[in-house]
Amino acid sequence: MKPRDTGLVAEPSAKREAILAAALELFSERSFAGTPVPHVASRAGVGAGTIYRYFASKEDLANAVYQRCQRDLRAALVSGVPPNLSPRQEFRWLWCGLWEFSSSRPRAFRFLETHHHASYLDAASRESRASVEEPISDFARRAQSAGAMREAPPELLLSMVLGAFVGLFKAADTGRIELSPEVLACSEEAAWEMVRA
Amino acid sequence: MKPRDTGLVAEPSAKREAILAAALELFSERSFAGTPVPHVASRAGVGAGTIYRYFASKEDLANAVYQRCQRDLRAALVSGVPPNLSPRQEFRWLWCGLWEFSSSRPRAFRFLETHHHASYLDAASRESRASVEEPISDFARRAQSAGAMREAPPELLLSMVLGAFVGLFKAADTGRIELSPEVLACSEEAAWEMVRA
Amino acid sequence: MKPRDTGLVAEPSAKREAILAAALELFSERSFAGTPVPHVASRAGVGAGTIYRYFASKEDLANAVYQRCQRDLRAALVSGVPPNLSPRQEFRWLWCGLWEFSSSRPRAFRFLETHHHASYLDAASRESRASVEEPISDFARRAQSAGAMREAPPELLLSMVLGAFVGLFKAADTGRIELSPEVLACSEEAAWEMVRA
Amino acid sequence: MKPRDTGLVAEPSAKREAILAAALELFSERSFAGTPVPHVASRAGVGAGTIYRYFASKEDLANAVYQRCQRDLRAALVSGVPPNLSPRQEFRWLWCGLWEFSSSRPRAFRFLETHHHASYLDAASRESRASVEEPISDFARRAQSAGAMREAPPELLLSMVLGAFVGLFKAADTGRIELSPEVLACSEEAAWEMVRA
DNA sequence: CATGAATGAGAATTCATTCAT
DNA sequence: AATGAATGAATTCTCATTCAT
Repeated sequence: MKPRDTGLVAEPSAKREAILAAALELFSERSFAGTPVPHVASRAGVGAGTIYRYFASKEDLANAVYQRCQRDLRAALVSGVPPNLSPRQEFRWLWCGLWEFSSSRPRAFRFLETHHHASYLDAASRESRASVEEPISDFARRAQSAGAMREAPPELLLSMVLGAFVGLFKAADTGRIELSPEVLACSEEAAWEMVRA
Repeated sequence: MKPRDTGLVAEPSAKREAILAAALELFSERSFAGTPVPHVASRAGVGAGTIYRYFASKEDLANAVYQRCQRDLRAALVSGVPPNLSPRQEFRWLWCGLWEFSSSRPRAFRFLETHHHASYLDAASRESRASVEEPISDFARRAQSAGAMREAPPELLLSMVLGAFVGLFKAADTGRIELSPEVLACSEEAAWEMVRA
Repeated sequence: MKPRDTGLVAEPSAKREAILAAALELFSERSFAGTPVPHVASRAGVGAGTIYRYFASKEDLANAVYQRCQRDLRAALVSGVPPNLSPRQEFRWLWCGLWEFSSSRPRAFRFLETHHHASYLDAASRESRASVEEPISDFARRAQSAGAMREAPPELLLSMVLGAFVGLFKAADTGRIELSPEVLACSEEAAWEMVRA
Repeated sequence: MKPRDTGLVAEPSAKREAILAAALELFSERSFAGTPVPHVASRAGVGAGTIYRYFASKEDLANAVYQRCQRDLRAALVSGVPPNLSPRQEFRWLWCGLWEFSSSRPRAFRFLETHHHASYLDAASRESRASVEEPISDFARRAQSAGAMREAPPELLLSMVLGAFVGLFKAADTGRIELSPEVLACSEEAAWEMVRA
């Protein structure tokens, strides 16, 4: 089609992006094993064979989707975080980051949530996950040593906070509650109460 | 033709039970679509065709597993609840019920957690889910009108509490935290802080 | 059930008869390969295993059905034929025999009609078929040498006459024509016109 | 992407044709239920999965075969029929049409003959059958009102004539008679005698 | 590069037959 | 003798992947 690439930056292949987007959509809705590759292809508007020009296998595609989602989630959580926040403020920043990411990209959030234990995840995917958890763990340790967070294993507090957020997201995702600024404020406050000293 | 029934209650077919157990194990580990029926059969120690003597289809089997797990979870939460508990005590009862169920039957808990949105769930399965959520919602309404629980949509509080528990469970399930009486007490206390008035 | 057989004649096993009847019914309606053996069993009101006490295999059962039908058809055509009939009268006798048999036992007639070329028919079945065709061929030869039948290969005339009857039967079987004494008389007359000298 | 279309008409997929031909062959020999799809595939020289690119199911394939055969039979009977034929001539034309079709495509004729009552035939197949019977019925009515055909329900006469032809065909098909111009002439003459006034 | 027809291994399901009771 | 639960081979159909165009 395009005879030569005149752009200055390596254009990240619109087709590749379309495939990733289609895969995210379908994997998050119908699960990995429940989604045929040709289905992904037609949703992406490409030929079935084209997928294999960009990804070595279906599993490879799923790993790429996973890593992409984790990367974006990490960006939503840590990019642009203002300096010198108090633990309380940092907590709010975190919660709002989750809120924004899961609101603007619900499929990505659901995909991450449902595929953490997928058997096909490779080392790079596990690393991408760690790169999201790391800054959160850092925060927990800092907050705790600053005496702002309850005395308890930080992993415990973290898993409960994140779990609470996931519970909130799923309730919203299935229409049981409405996401509004009030709900955001209220949930954030409640979550903080759970962990504060 | 069994010559005489030696039990008091009609014995619920050991083979059917084995199939349900094997299906729970595999579905919770490898997902529904990712588990071939013959795998379930061999894990259950029966022939592949035998599964279809007890369940009309793979989906039917999954629904049976789901309903069985929900039934047991409900029993763990509501059976034997002492009368005249305070909201605080009732909350603890609930949390301990979740703890006990998810500790003693981690696969059942994981299966429920990961298959709530499965497309193959039928009306009976959705009902079985409602029968678990109902008593919990009842509690939330009572606690709130008794002024013991924070002013907020009960659905919101509930989803966060249950989410927090799921987060805890998953952290334990993947070995990130150790389940001990201290963790139980601490987590229960933290969860209550999240919702109390 | 019945503690002892007090009858004088070897009672031809009611179960065997029920199985043969059920098999005839189903094979004639849904074809041999399209009929599961357990379906035959339940239609016959016996256990699936019971069939194998009377017949070595599904194919064996089909052969038994076939031979039984041929035997009955032969009886309908040749038993009690009055002596010293003219060719014209003998032809009428034949036609009426077909009429009676196919009216009273339409399934048997249809089964024979549709399973003549079945691959599972064994030698005995082929013999049973010959024992039906033989007396008809005999008639044809006699009628022809008596100058009553058209000069043509007897096989040709016979196949057309029988074919005409089958066509008539199928039209009645599918409700396209009504079987009445008039239709019997008319069709017999027409068929005779086809072959008479 | 075929670079250029060398034929005048869109070539009707050689593979689809091969599948139809193989299915006709096997269904007519071993029955529908008695023929595994992979047999059809290997007879057609294609992979098993390929069949499902062209036909939605085995039943769909059988319907396509049926409709194709009916279409061809209809063409053999009604295309190019000269104008202003007498009933006698028209009858001969019909008989010769049957003769030609069944001689040149014996499997198609046998398939139609044996699958008329198949449970899987859909509306289109039933329509295709009607489109063959219609012109024949038309002829019968015309011939009868012209006083050339015996007074009797036209359905009756028709079913007997076609039945006679089928009888003839089957006798030839199983080698009991030889198809020769003499047999054609003789049988046509005999069949006419059956129905003429 | 892109395609989508083709494939065959593998999935769900059925069924002829066996066998413990 | 009779049963029907159990089985696994066979059947229909799907789908990840390839490859000729």
